[in-house]
Amino acid sequence: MVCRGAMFDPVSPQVAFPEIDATQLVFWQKSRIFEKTLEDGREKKSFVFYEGPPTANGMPHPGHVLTRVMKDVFLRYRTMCGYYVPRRAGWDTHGLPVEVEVEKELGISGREAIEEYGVEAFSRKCIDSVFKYIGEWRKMTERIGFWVDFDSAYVTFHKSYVESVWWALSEMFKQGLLYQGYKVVWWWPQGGTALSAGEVGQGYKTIDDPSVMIRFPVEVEANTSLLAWTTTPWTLPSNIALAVDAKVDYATVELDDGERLILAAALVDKVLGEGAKVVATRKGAELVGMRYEPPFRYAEPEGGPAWQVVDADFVSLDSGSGLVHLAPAFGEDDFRVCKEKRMGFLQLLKPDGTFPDEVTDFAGRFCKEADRDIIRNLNARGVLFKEEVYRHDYPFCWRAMDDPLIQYARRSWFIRTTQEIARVKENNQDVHWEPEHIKNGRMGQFLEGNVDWALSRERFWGTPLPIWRNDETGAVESVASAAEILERNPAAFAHFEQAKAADPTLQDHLMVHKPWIDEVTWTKDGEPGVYRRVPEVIDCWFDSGCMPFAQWGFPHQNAEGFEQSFPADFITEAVDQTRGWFYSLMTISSLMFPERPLPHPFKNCVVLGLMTDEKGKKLSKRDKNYTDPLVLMERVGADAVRWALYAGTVPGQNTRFFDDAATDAVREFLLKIWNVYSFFVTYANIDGWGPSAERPPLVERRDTDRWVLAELDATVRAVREELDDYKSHMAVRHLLGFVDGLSNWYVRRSRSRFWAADDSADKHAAFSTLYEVLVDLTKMAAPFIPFMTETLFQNLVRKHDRSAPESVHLSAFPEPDEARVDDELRRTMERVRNVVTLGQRVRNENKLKVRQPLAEAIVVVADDAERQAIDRFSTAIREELNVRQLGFTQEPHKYVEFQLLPNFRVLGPKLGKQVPACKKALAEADGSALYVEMENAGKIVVQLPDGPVDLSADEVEVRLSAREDFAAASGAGQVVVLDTRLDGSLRREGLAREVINRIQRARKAMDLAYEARIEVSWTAEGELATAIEEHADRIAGETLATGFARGDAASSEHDTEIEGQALGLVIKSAR
RNA sequence: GGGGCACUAGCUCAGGUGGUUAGAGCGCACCCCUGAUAAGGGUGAGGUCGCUAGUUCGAGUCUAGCGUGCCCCA
Repeated sequence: MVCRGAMFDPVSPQVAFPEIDATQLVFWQKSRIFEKTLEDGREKKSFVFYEGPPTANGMPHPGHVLTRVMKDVFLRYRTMCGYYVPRRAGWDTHGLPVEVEVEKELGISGREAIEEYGVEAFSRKCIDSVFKYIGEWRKMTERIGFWVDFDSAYVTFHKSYVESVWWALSEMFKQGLLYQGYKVVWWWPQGGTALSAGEVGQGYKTIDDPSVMIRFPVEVEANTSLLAWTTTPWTLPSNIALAVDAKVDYATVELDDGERLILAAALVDKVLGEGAKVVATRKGAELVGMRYEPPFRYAEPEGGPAWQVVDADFVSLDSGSGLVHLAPAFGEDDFRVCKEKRMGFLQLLKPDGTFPDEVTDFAGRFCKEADRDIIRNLNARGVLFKEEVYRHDYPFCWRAMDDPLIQYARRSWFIRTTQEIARVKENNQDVHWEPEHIKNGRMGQFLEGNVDWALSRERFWGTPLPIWRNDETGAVESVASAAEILERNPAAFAHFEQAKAADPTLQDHLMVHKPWIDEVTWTKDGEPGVYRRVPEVIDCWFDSGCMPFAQWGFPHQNAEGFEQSFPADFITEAVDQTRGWFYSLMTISSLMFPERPLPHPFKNCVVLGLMTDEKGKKLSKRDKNYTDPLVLMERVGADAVRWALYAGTVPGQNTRFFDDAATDAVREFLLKIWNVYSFFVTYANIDGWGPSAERPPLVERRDTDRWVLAELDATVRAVREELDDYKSHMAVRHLLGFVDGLSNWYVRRSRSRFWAADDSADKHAAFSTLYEVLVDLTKMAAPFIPFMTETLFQNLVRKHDRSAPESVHLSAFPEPDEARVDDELRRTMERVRNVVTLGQRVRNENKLKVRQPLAEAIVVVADDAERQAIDRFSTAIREELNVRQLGFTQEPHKYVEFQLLPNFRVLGPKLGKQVPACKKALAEADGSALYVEMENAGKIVVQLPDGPVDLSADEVEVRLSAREDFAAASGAGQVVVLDTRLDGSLRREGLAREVINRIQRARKAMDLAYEARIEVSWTAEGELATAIEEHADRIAGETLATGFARGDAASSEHDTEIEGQALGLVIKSAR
């Protein structure tokens, strides 16, 4: 063997993936690889991606890792497919998350405290806090290999961004879609603001609330009370009415002490126990208008009557008493019904959630915390009838999970989404959702139940609502930019300019924020009064939903950038964004761009499930039920974490991720590829084979070479198809299957070709094939495992070809190659591997170890073509099964029973109801005879109740099963029979193999290097001795024994026995 | 209470448009292997596809009802 020097950098089978990661991260950064993927953008088709902006004032979490790698794989894939794929990062910087964080930092809470602290200082604190964890986010993002452009990131508090949002709001205002209304909203008392449906959805917790039944004494019927139910005792002081279902029967029940209670007849047993005495029954309708005495009378209701029974459509008989306490100030349904019935209104709770002074017993107490005392009070007065605990999901503030939300009637600004919802629904129908059920499921249902978007927030750090109201006339104007304000009043920003003069570090972005923007006013000629801004800021979900145009500052600037990146081809986030970002994107876009072709602003949306721990529990910082992603990556490498996530994530399903999954990923995928790679490099270097060596054309290569290339091509096609369809988990399966076949069949079967000493064309074919496969596999896996594949690419490709792309991520994704296609060969190989499997099963079942050679394996084949196909791989089968001959039987009946089954797919439509009869007839007939008939005549006739039917060959399926009296196994339509007879020659060869095995085991025990030479002397008697003598050369050869001789029994060190025959061995290291 | 999703091997999960021997990985049992070896590999056991009806010649797959779990909303 001529050593022509190492062609490739040597590769150790031991690999430290985290070190590879570190190397490639440095390489990518130094060589600006990510930037280079974005060059020549104008010449390429673009693939538009929108990054859902995270809030960087919280630590990233494994769920964020999942969305980031999911984004990355599709973006890298499209890049390699030749698309221009800009990926602009973005940061969500407004709203409650930030304010709450600053409050915590300052140790204050609530609106008043902030005003006391100073809104100006507070806003500046917010800006400082926005990027508190941006470092961690960048670190995590980079470490996991998500390529995204941070330098051009859009930021929602930036002036240009805010002005785009203003534009949107101003357009909506002009179209009459923005209005102020009095509505019951989900209210955050501690924060002093309403939350949107999307925000409320983020904060549900399961809690126990009191569930109480209260007596409401009836005015006209002595000693009689209406029994009503509520889970919010703190709303009782504001009670206005009791609701009944008009169609339901209500019973009057008399208790032992003579007291009478009115409740739903159907619930009497449940509430009062069986055997309660019902004295009267009437329809709910008859109760309507009945007056009662409220449990509390701290204040008189305004605007209408109160304290009487009304009918309502939402009264349920599943729980409670069938009568529901109504407090219109604190319930959406209550509000609606009371308004319809023109009842009065009473709101005995301050916006901060505490009772006002007139509620003398509980003044100053926080509503939910007063529940207990209210119940005690009711009990003391005999008003309470029953108290239970009610477990249900209740919303809390999504950024302060200890703060319960309450329903609270409030004046707020709304977007009239309900008016245009049909447009949004239409848009939704055209989106490709993955999984599909989101479209008409979660998203569709959410749109069905759409309510107007509660937009305003009575807070500080958010996009100010760009609406100015004349303080005398009440006239209202909206603006779309600072420029529009300056047109009205050139000195509008004087206050900000002053502040900036005093402190030049003040960012210009703040001029469009509170409190500076609140100083902006103007007047109009011929109109009395001053235009002053309304105090509210807006829901930060509106900000992020404007991102398709606001990231560009559109329409005030960059119209071109906007047009080129609208709509997005692809977005992905977790399922919680259905009501969040997905909704805000789609709704705002539908309202703003009604003329654009649907769908917009995104065409494909992959919806990921939640990340849970191995028990399916939500990951939570508090429970610490996850390993910090960075720690895990330092242990197993980023590729392992990525692969585990791709392999374990089906869109829409929760992903159970645990550390073992990453370890498995290393073993089942990364290490398999690495081993093949290291094997290839080792022998290529020994042989001096390089990519520039002669590459025999395909037709001159062996079947196995063409087979693995055909498999490669099929995998390329499949992976492309799945990734085009956003099904990463399916692409993963194809890659896994291919790598398994490559490692466990191609390489294993081909090893000897690589260490052959000659310089044959066949060796070149082997090297060429494995090289080509490795290169394409590397490229194909690159989007999934970008780090390791870069290492392979550099060593396999770039090192030899300076004209090759600088990085695997700049190279082209493998294309389907017609020349490699050979489906027949793939099928044949599948049959061949099945023959081997069956043979191995026969051996196992008959306790014939593979070491013992057998004379013959016989394959039962259906026809000559199959025989020839399999015979091509005779050597492989013989070696795998350790048989001297591979035979094919011409007398299948000797070994095999035939059974014919209908081919249901074909016969189903043809025979219809006769199929079962046909199946029965075929089962009962002599299968072998039918088989012969089919062979000879090309068809068979079966008698069915409705008459005879001809069946052609393709209308039946032949099933073979091995006859019991042979060592045989059948499966997948094939049968393999082994000749189990052993003659002396086979026995002796088997014994010799045992001897080899014993010596090898001894070598291992002696810890010898595998190329170390040894000297062996052995002692044995009888047949074993004969066997050793007969096969001495082979034994010596395979065990690298330079000396191999019969020796002295006394000094044996490795006494052992083979099938009861003693074997003594003395093994010495040879010099 | 309404909506969505899930329920397939001991565990984690795959299973376009219905076609009769339901798959993988892990785990387990037995076994093999010194030239990819602190690795690797083979074979096997294990499933009434949550339950009950229905549609159909045929249902893991379609329909309805029920049960359990998770998510979303009241």
